[in-house]
Amino acid sequence: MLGEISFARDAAGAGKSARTKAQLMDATISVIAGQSIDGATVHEITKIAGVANGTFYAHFKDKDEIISAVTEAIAFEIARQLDKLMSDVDCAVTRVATGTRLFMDIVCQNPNLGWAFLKAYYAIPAFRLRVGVFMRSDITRGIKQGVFCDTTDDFLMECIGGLVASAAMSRLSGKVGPEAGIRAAELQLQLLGVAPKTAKKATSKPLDFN
Amino acid sequence: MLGEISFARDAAGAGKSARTKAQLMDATISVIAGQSIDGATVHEITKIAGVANGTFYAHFKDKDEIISAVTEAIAFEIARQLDKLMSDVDCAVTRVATGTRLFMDIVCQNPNLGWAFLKAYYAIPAFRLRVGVFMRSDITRGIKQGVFCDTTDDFLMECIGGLVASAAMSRLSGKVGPEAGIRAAELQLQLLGVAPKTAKKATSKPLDFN
DNA sequence: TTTAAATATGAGGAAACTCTCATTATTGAG
DNA sequence: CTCAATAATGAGAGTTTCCTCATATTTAAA
Repeated sequence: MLGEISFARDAAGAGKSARTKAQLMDATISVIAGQSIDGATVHEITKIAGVANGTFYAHFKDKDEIISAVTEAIAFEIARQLDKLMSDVDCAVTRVATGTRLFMDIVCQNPNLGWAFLKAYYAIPAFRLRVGVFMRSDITRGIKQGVFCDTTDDFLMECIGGLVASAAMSRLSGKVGPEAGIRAAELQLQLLGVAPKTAKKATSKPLDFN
Repeated sequence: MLGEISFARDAAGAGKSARTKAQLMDATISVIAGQSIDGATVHEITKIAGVANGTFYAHFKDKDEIISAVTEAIAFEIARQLDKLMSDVDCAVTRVATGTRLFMDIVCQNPNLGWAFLKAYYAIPAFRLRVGVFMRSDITRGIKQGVFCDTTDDFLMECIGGLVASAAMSRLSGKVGPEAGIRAAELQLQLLGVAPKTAKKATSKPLDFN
């Protein structure tokens, strides 16, 4: 598992319209990854998707609409994968550690999606907010379980988000190897007030969801 | 001290050419702060600077050149202020704590410069690298003084950078108050392996460089 | 004040971009 | 297979952006 994420593949069995739409969304992710959100032009998107310029407007009202659709889909898809993979984990420390490690693995196995995620994270406040809300659920669980320090507010959430995003960027840039996931998770737990020994233990298990 | 940073004011006594150039650079910072680095158009910059479109090209070869000049100047100016304000501080723990707090104060007192810094930090790898090199000097000092854990490598540097950048962003967005500086500094020291008590003490001193 | 050098101006060319629409091609239900 | 509905095409209109250049204005030294 943790295979390639592709809208086109998901839409393989669907109607023609859905398939073309998925191609356009995959292409948009590639273009955002290679350039920037602002720099993603309709011309470039349709070129990568292999369709004519006018086709774009049969599926999306304008450029803003596809950017919204794509960023929404990225957030949803990653959240869905994490939720699915950790459905049976109750311990908040484990959830945070595993979630961060899985996130790092997912962006690493899907570089385009990973870069697009980061560009969206840095450029779109609403996207950052959405990610923060998702992270918050496990943190809240940890507070209830009494395993995290109690000053875990929005500010700490933003700081942790920034740290993990930077870690993912280092990984995607190839400046750091696979150990980055474990290290990022450890640092995060440290910020949440988890004792080093506990943090070490929570991040040391192999991640084999096969 | 910690007053407004303005190239135009610094160039007040200089020749006409230098003054116009400074106006253009200040305007560019405003536009980047309000839009994005890619979204900063020459038209917008000259409008804010109050000069004609053609005047721009008498001072800068093209748009890339002013972006480079401005980001370079921002990094230099902030580094200069921090160096100046901390010239007599030797203890690495104090330097890191004070540096982060001062940085947060500077971006807060110069919101346009602060936003431009963050946009550059997120969009320009070379800029991030430069900031990392600057941060590194105090961290290296701390390792020599034996007060930081010894796994302070490039990866940790990037993570800390991301954390502080996110903290600054929260502050600039008004989502958190003046206590953000102290909290960001504490979190940073925590990541560097400084004991909570020591960190608390290092960040508790008032910052009165008057 | 005079005047040559230094600056500033803004119209406009060239290219890139977004989006529309009349036309053509494809799809898939009956 | 037929053919109406659906989807795709790409030329081009309208805008925006970058940058140039001939001309006009300002500066400051003599």
